[in-house]
Amino acid sequence: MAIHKKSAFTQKEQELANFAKAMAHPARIAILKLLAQRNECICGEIVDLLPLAQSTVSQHLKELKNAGLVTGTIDGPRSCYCINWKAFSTFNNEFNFLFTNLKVKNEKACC
Amino acid sequence: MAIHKKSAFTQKEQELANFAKAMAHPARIAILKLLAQRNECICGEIVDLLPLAQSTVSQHLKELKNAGLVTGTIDGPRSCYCINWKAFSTFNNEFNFLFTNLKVKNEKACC
DNA sequence: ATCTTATATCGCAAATATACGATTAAAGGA
DNA sequence: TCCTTTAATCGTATATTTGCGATATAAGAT
Repeated sequence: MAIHKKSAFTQKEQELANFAKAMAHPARIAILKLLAQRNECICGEIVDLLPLAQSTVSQHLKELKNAGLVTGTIDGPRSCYCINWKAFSTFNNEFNFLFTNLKVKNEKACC
Repeated sequence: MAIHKKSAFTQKEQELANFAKAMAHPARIAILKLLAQRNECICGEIVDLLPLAQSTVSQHLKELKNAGLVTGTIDGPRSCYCINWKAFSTFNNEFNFLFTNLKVKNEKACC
C-alpha cells in the first residue's frame, strides 16, 4: 500500500525527496524554466505558454509553491509568480553535498 | 486524467523530470546515499539497512536502475548494485545549467 | 450594478506509485 | 538430489498524481 513510510527516513532524505517530487513532472520543469529565464516574476501569461488547461497549470503552480520552490502573490484577478532562489539553492546544495562531493572520491566503475 | 501529456514537453524537460522522479522518494534517496558512501558496489545488505520489505526495496532498486542512476549485475542469488556516476553527473549538470547558472544573473527578490 | 478577465478551487475519472506477502528462480552447499 | 539463501517478480490493496471541466472568486472596466 501507499502507506508511505516516510517517517522511517531522515529529515534530509525526506526534504530532498520532496524537492525532487516537485520537479518530477515535465510541466513543472517547464514552468520553473520559464520563471528562471526571466529577470522578474511572471504575472499571467504562464497558461498561454503551456499546452495544458488553466486549472491544471494552476495546480502545478500550487505544488511548486507548496514545495517552496516558487513564491507568489495573488493580486485580485492577477497572480504573480517567481522562483524562490533561496530555497532552490538550499536544495541544490544539499543535493550536491550528498552526491557530487562524494563523486570526486569515488569515481570508480564497478559493476 | 493522468493522460500524462509528456509528449507536449521537450526531451530535456522530460529527462530532467524522470531524473527527479527517480529521486522523489526518501527510500530511493537513502539507497543512493548508501551506494554513494561506499567505494564499491553493495552486494546484498541493502535490504537489511532499510526499514522496508525485501520486495519493496527490490522494486525501488529496479526504478533506480530503469532511470539509469544505478547499475547492477545479478549474479545468481546475489545481486550487486552501484551508482552510475556518469549518468548521475550528466543529469546534475543539466540541472545546474538550467537553474543554478541562471541564478547568478537573476538573484532578485520580487514577489 | 453588471460584465469581463484572470485565476483558484472543487469534483471526478483515470493513471501511477507504494507496499507487502506469496511465489518463483537461480546458485551453492549438504 | 534436495535444502538453503538471496533476490526478482506477481498479485493485489490502497494512496497519490494528473488532468480537465465546471464553478467560485475577486478586481477592474463599463
